[in-house]
Amino acid sequence: MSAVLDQPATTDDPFASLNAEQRAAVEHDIGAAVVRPLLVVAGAGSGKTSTLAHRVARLIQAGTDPQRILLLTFSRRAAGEMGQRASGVLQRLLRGGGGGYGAQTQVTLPWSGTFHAIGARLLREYAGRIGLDESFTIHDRGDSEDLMGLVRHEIGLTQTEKRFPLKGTCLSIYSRVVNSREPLEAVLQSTFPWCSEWEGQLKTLFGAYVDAKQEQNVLDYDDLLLFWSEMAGDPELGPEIGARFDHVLVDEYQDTNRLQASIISGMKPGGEGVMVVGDDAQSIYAFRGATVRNILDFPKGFSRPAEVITLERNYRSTQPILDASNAMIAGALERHAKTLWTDKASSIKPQLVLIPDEAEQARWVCNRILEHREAGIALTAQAVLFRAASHSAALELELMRRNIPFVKFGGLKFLEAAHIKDVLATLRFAQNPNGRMAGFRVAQLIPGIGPATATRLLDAVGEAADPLSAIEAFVPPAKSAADWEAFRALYRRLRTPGLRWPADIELVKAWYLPHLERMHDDFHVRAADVEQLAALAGGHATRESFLAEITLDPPEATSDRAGPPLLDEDYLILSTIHSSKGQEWKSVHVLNVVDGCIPSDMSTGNQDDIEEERRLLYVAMTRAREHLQLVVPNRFFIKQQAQMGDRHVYAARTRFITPAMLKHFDEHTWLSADTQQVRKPVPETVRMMVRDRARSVWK
DNA sequence: GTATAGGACTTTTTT
DNA sequence: AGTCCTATAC
Repeated sequence: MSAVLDQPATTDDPFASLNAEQRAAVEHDIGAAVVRPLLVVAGAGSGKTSTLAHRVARLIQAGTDPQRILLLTFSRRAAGEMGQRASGVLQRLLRGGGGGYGAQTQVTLPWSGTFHAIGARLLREYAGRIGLDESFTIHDRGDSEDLMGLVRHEIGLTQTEKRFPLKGTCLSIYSRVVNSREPLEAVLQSTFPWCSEWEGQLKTLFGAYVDAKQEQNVLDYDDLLLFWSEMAGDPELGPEIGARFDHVLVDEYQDTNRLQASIISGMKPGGEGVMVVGDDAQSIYAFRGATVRNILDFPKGFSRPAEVITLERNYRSTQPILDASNAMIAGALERHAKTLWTDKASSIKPQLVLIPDEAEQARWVCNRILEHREAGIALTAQAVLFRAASHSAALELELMRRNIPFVKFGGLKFLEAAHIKDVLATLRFAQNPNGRMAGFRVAQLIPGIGPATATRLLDAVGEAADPLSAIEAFVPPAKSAADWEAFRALYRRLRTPGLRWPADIELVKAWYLPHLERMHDDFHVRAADVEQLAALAGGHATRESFLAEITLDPPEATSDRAGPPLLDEDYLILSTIHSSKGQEWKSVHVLNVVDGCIPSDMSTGNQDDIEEERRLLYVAMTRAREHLQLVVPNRFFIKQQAQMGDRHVYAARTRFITPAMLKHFDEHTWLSADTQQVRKPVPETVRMMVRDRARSVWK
């Protein structure tokens, strides 16, 4: 929610609240015969979302059909918000008598969504013309990894003298090559140097992986962009698709990769009607191929020259918070220079709090959050941000102990749970019998059927002209006969034409729950998740759209108390910094602001990685409106090596906050009463032995 | 062929 | 703490 709309409107003209730069962006080439490409460099909190929403409203007011606006956002949440806010602007216009676009005020933008979601839609629509079977299913990250693992095994890369990279690593490399459009060799050298020796084998593997996807009529995330890009680059299809849209608006452009840029330029080689918005200082997705070069090079990317507008006025944070953030990001090597300013003065500096360890950090943060709430800041106006999802573990325990409700964004995903994958795989197998990963998983749910029998089944399905009859004809091992029969009956019904979604999911549930009970002790917890999935299913029109949308747009919040009634409650937000993008809170805590967490130990390999970590901290700091607390635990625990037990590391304040910047912070140290009295310094080795002994009692 | 037990190894962020 | 892989018993 940007402050632009919070300002009291002096008139009913919603555009009156815009500042000069925002207005220039909104009015850019309105009424001109050709709309030139436009880059809006929008600093953190500069009213970027609001500007885009006003632009959309202005375009519609000026007569553009909403159907002819393509709005590419980073998440569906962002897409929904944009539509809503554009509607709000239009309603105010109507009240103010500034109509002229008809009586319609509720705008729905049918073509707004993520690159991946829009890609999936277009590919489904154009499938016939690009040699694709329109019933394709989409692999999520897990499916893609599993397929990569399977292919890796099939071509004999498991049995190598030295260990071949794991399937997840292979997929990362593959994905990086596709998204960055760089040769494999370059990607290996820059990002995966320890895999360089396998270049030849990786090439073979990736070739086989692509073949496997095509045989099975499945697409992975990268294909959605890659195929779209291919279409956009085709001399006939590219212009045809481009001509469907008068305006192409892209949000968070700093986090797009070269493949995505090629989609835009393929559809609009001259850049007509292309408007992108972003902030190079907030680019934090290089690990998946995003490049700051997209935004830095945008002005020269089209045959027509682009206009550039910079938004530097910040409506979100107080001046002390901006001072600290500006000072921190000023250390960055390459950036589009800009300095945010605001007229929100405040005497409250950001806090830099030194704390003995993570447990104390959790307590201090809880105390502080409750203090804030006492002072009238609702929990939903407060957030705790961290670099990695696991960093909030100690805090979550403390929050539960104190009955402070919270919702966590990022990290563990619903879709990664085995039982959810089972149900989705069953539905996917019904949707696309050639999808082997789904079939492979489902078949092995049946007792007595393992990898070998499952492979035999899928081979039979793959070779048969009619997959359904191959399944009917399949003879399983004798001991599996009864369970197989039950599955066959289910499959038959799922393939029956005229079955009305979401009836499918009820059928699958009835078949699956007994298996779930057989396989897992914590049946009830898992069954509840399945119920939740079933509830989600009701919100979608068809099986196909449900499957596509759940993989492209999985539920992102996880919480023990998650559920529908949440909306009325007051709850705290916990989020990875990545998932906090585009949001803001009155008070923000950032955990583990130490070297090793920010920058992450994993990302200190080269200068580019470190620079990205700096921007990550910048994103975290600029989420705050009034109160910003950076917490620096003196040591934190690493729970990894089983042999050594948990080990702790003494950590120093992050390198991004240099001594010269300390003047922008209120620095203080906190020791709880407990710490001072109870915690005597004990040599670490002794503590570890005690823990080991305690453990050995149960061995 | 399938199910299970034990050993080696791992690192994060997400469409 | 969890995944991946191999070895072994049914």
